[in-house]
Amino acid sequence: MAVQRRVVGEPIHLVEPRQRVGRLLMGVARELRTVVDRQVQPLGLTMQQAELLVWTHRQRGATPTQLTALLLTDDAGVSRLVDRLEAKGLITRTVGGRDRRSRELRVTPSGRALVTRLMRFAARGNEKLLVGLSARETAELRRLLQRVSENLHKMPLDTP
Amino acid sequence: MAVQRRVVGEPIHLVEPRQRVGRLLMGVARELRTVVDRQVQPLGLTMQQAELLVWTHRQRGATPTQLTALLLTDDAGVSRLVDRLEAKGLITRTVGGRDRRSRELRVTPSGRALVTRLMRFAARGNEKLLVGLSARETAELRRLLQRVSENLHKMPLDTP
DNA sequence: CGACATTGCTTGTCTTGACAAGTATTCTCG
DNA sequence: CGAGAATACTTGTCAAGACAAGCAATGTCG
Repeated sequence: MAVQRRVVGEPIHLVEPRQRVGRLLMGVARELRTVVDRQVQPLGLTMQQAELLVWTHRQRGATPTQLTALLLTDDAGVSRLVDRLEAKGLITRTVGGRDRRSRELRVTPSGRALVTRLMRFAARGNEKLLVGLSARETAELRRLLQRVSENLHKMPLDTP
Repeated sequence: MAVQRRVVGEPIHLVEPRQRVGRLLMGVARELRTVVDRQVQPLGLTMQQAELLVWTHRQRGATPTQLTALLLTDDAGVSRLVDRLEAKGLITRTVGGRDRRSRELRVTPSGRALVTRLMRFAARGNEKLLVGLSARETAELRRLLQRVSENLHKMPLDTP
């Protein structure tokens, strides 16, 4: 995850052609995270931090629990993500009004400045990801990925 | 990565239906790693460790550099992976015969016992991942993922 | 009401990615 | 041959993902 300095390019080795699908999937996801991390790095963010920031902006006063599902991580992960964004002064974390166990997250003014840039960037990035794929193919990719996801949820825990 | 105890189930929230493809991809990959980690955990391994072990077995005397491409991480990552497997007594690391900068990895007898189980498991796992997908769909998924991977490599580093 | 379970969040640990920087070898060329 | 480049690893740092354990606030029921 890092995302520190480094000039720019080369790593991210191409995914081997004959790989098993699972491995291919892992590889592409890793490449995606690396690319996104590099792109938001000049803003001082990581992919996950950017994601949390944008979601918090969209859903003002959201609680960590609500964001957990969106961020594809667990509550502990969100807790520490929030730590970092709070430390950077991009969001605030206050005790929930109704339920004092919960926390309400809000984007600060300086956070809001980043959100605008991020949203534009996200749209463009998603497009570039799908260059050369027709609408039908994009839909198909989504469907197949969802199917794999469902299969994963059904995987019995049999260890040989 | 973790893979410690924990009974079994529930987490791994289903991927939201209307997500952007990139997010969906990240989610499925994460779910996949988690499931595999859980399955090999009783063997005292993680997905990455299992992968390194199997590759080392297939390519006796392989060097970390050769495995780097296969493992979808960088040389530093492989170095530490090897550390762990060596500490567990599953592989050995010796100075390369021809090039003394390199290291030659070999599976130990106790490592070999695990490899057998892992290979059987891997085959079955890959199948289960693709339940409900025809051969055509699997090929299509592979093709689409490869296309996305190519697009990622072409992504210019434009930060808004 | 009050014991007990549940929920929301935090913190600690381990493993992994990505990157930087450093060491030991080997390679390349003038 | 020998200086400098390139290669193969190692080690250090930060961010994250998964899990366990713990605390405080809230809910549930008898």
